[in-house]
Amino acid sequence: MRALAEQLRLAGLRPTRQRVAIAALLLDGRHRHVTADSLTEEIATLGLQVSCGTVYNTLNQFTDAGLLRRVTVHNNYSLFDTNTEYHHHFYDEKTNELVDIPNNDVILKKLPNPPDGHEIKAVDVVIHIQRK
Amino acid sequence: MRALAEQLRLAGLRPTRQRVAIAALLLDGRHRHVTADSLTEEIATLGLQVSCGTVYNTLNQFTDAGLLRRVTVHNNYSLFDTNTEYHHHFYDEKTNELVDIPNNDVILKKLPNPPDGHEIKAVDVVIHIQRK
DNA sequence: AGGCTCTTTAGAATGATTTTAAACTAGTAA
DNA sequence: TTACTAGTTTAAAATCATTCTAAAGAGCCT
Repeated sequence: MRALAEQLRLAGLRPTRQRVAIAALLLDGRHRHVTADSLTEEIATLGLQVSCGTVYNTLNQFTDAGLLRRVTVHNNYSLFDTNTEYHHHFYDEKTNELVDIPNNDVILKKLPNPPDGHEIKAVDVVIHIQRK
Repeated sequence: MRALAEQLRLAGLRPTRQRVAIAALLLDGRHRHVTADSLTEEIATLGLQVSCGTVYNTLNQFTDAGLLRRVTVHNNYSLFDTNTEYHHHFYDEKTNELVDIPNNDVILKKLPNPPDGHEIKAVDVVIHIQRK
């Protein structure tokens, strides 16, 4: 808990009860994908008290601080990945399943040259899959 | 117009006045990106009558029929690309600018093996850029 | 403890999109 | 032409994830 508080402080976030609780769930080293909704439900199940708005705020703050990564696969709702390392995703629209693509599966041959006056900030690759 | 009606019929869509009007705007061979909102505005400017709901329905139907391609870059609203050929995108979050990446800029080295029992359906690559 | 700022909260507001049920129309057959 | 039927369009209401609001609460420094 002390370490979590320190990690939040380093990220420029005051370690409030709510943020520490969410950090304990999401920043434990496990790689998983959550939505604001799934996280809210998980928090409720554990008997913790964090309001809906704070869940959204915290997910956004963690993402801005680089503690989480936002994954855009559709525009129904946001997905957050606890794995912030460079990697890509498989996504099954039917089941809404999101799976990390192993990092050693090198995918990109080269990056294209960005338009004049621009630089590349991030690369998102989503490979849509479906059950055979 | 006759040709458009025929194209819609081939796609399994009855060529109604509204669909033909939208097809005339989007399926003329030009490559561009539209939103439901920008298309609605364009229709209004031209003095055409198509309801908001029909614009949404038509964009979805055209996409399902393979006449348009949906591009997911964020989850604020949907973008549709009149270029349905395999290609990727540059996206600037700041300006909301979406630019096609020239097709001859080959990006992918190889596709990763999809999870067991699954096959690859589509590959979305979005390269986020920002002004230097 | 006091005090200042940042946070949290419940609830309202937003905004893109979908749904609804009734009115309309394309296509077909008489 | 006329009539019919299934598919479409419509305006308006509903939905739903997310953000905003203003008031109450909680870190943290002195």
